[in-house]
Amino acid sequence: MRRNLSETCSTFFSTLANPTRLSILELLYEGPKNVTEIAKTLKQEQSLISHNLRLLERCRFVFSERRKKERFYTLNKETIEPLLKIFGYHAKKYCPKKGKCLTQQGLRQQRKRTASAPLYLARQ
Amino acid sequence: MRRNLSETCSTFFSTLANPTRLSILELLYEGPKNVTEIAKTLKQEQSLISHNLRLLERCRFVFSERRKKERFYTLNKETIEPLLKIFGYHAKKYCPKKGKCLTQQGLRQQRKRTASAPLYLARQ
DNA sequence: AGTTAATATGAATAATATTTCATATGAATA
DNA sequence: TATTCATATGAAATATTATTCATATTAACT
Repeated sequence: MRRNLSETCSTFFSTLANPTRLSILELLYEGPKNVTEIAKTLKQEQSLISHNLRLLERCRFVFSERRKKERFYTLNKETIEPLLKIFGYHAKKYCPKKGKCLTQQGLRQQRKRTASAPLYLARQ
Repeated sequence: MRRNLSETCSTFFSTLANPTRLSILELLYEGPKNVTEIAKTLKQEQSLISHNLRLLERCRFVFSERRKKERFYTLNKETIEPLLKIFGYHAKKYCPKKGKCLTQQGLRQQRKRTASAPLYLARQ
């Protein structure tokens, strides 16, 4: 299979494809936090947060540094901000129902409606 | 857990987090294609391609329409192009080794090197 | 050195996602 | 309407990922 969009790209998106990690990113918008604080705020186990922070850091969605006993994690806003902006724009346009994506049935129905509509082909 | 970045966001990124689907998106850059052609080009089973196209279409990363017996799929460039641009920028900056992400050991070593470097904290 | 607080790690389990295979459905046309 | 080609679907089998739990490591301080 052609795979020019290499494994890296799929790792990049996989790392964002998890509610726990998205919550962490969201929380870090407020500013740098240590592991314990993140765990408390999100009401999750410390080890769960640590495991997930490691994945986020590997992809450089967050940076970290130790200060005494603690380790502080900081959001990589340069990357995360524009990504979420695109998501927001897309969701607003295409996932109108309370942030829910299209269901299988919704998709089928729309296909019927647009059966004789102008070609998407023509748009390109 | 706080989850303002709702399920939708995690679905959005999950759908991109798969090599088969990324290959499909990459191929559709060239222009609209039908299922059989995608399957042949990627040397994968037709049903695998169909299953994955469905996920892509649910998230509106592609659009589709039937023309006679065939169904043509078209890339949603408006969303996919800027997403991949951000990925490219990020990967170039942070994943220098042939597109590979940092390993666990690489991460540990870098932590040591930057132990006394200026605070990430200071950057915000 | 011993103790405590903060974080990290590994291995087992649980939860999800992907792929395959067999078959169904849809559309065109003889 | 029978046949053929194109696509879709469902269920089972695989593979991958997330979470939990127990414990290790690290750093500071007594």
